[in-house]
Amino acid sequence: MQSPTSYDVAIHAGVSQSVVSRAFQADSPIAPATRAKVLASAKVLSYFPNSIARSLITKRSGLAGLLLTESTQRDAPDVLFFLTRALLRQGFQPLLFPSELESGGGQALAQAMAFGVDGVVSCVSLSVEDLAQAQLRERPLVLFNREARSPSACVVACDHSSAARLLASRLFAAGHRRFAVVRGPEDAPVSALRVNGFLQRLQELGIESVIQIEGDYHYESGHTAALALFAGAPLTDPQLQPEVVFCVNDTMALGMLDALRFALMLQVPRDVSVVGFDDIPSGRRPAYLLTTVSQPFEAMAEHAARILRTRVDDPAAPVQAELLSGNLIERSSAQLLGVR
Amino acid sequence: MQSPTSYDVAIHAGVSQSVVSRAFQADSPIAPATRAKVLASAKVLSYFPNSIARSLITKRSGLAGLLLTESTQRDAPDVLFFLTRALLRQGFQPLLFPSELESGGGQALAQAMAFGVDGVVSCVSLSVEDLAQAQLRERPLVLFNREARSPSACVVACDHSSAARLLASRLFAAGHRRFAVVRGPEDAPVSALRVNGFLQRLQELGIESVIQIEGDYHYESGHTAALALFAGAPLTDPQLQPEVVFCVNDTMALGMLDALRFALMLQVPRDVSVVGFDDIPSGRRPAYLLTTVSQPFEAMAEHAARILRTRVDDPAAPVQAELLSGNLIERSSAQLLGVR
DNA sequence: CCCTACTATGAATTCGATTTCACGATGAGA
DNA sequence: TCTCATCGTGAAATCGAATTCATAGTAGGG
Repeated sequence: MQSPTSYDVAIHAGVSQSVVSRAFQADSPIAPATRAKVLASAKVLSYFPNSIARSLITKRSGLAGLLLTESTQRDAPDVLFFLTRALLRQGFQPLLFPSELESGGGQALAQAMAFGVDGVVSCVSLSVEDLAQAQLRERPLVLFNREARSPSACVVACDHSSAARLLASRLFAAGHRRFAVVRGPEDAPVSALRVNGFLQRLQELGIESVIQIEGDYHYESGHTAALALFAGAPLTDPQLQPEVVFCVNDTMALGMLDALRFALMLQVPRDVSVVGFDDIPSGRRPAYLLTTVSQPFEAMAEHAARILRTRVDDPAAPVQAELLSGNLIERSSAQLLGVR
Repeated sequence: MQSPTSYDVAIHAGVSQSVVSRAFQADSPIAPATRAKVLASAKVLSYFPNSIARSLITKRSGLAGLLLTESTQRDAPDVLFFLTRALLRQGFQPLLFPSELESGGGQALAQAMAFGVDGVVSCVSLSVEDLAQAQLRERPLVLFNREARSPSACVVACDHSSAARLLASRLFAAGHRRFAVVRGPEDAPVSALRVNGFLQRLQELGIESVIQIEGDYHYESGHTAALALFAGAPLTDPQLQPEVVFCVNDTMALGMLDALRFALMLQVPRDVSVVGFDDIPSGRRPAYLLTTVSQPFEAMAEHAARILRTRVDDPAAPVQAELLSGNLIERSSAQLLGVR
């Protein structure tokens, strides 16, 4: 049996198809009694307005495209959770467009457009041309934790750079002088922001040379970075060892911690301090107690969804960019001098 | 500027609108030269067929509804990751319907239908009436790790019960005799399966009395369960203490481990063994090394998506149910006698 | 009591593609 | 050379609901 149409309901209720349509919309000229009659018939036939047909004429699908990378999904599942919830609250049904690579955003965006989404939230970097495409289609787009390469793009992001600067300041104030940094992959969109903020602040404080190791955001690369930094060195010259290691994400920081404790038999933070960035759940547990920076994902998601709703309802609304600050979380893997 | 339509392209290319439509479909009667001409015009105008209009007439949206609970999203993000990937591979764009409660599935399902999804994968329990709704609409549905309350429903699930039985067997064989179980919430769909399988097997082995504590799946409740089981008791009568604790999910097992080690100062597994279920990433790390059962989510997701595709293409295809077995993972929080 | 104003309803059009059907052009076979 | 089949194309119907516009019916005001 096929789904019933508004026409079927009209016949059942003894009215015209137009009336059925009106019965399902608030603020439409229809007698309350008629509406009740229609809704009763609809219930009997278990009719529900076909949103595809509706979208065709209203040019509103109620869909929001959500562009994601594999790493967003796997390393920060909270982002997806909060974003879907926020979009839902704003009346959007989230349609997922995961791309394997960070670079696949353009195609995903085109697909989203083809599906008739009302707007897009992108956790994937997009080129200027991609952004132009969306604008051409008059589909609002909000970038989430990604760089706005065009002045007409809305952005909601964590202020990675400032948070990293603050982290540097506090660690310096806590007396640390020998720093090491475990970076993310070369093309990782936020790694550079965090590293540069951190190094820049250290430079301002008079610290010029900082050991840098390139990682790949994964647990293992934190582990190997630890070995690279400390293996053998304790025996030679302790003065060459860093006192603090800043891993640009928590996952690597955990790998670092485990390597320091279980492979190198060092005490944290007595022998060396470790700080991360992201505040992933495992870092909070007694086994790690990682000092880190938390990104306000929930608030960011709410902002992103709200901006999208605003611009979908009024395409002429001004472009908005919001930079939310991260929160330093002091636990026991490094001291930040009483910062909460 | 609005998106161009097939009619615009037709004018630009000097053909009829029908031809434009045909140019975008394989296996349609159109001269290669004409198709090329049309596609060229389409490129110039940056035209892309409107999938809403297409869906209206073809009655295929290319969308798959994905019903989720908050707990699926937060506690097992891998499920969402693998499911979206698998659906995508089968040519479905995943449309998310998160419901706050496990009971909100019916409404989510109705919404999904209204959005014109071609099929549904549900990680939420559904009542018989809900399932009937979907069947009435001729929309295939696959339940993921949830009980099929109707014989006409397709299911893909982990065989929780058998895995738990096996776990019980191995722990018994390893010499354990005093067991405790930390259950999930009363209405949790899989908790009962795991607990019952475990207890049933123990009973078969002659173990009648097992301490049971109700938890809520969260880390904290594992922690409090540990205190309830062990606080004070060591001083009174060690013989009354369990030798092994089976937590029905890993998150609680981690809470249990941390409480045992850091609050109760017990050695694991010397003083007590702990096993979990799920194989979450943090349990793999040196700080925990949790012995547990892993669910084959990736394979389950692939199966679910494949079944959905099959039934969307051929609604008359036979109902399928797949029960995949979980894998025992022996780490150091409990000995399973050399099981790998 | 009549005319006006407003309300509720139905007929018809619309959205943008797919698809059926009819037709003109072309090529092959007799 | 004529006929018939084939192929490509265009006109028109279709999907299911929203919306415009005209109209029948009702109520209120003079």
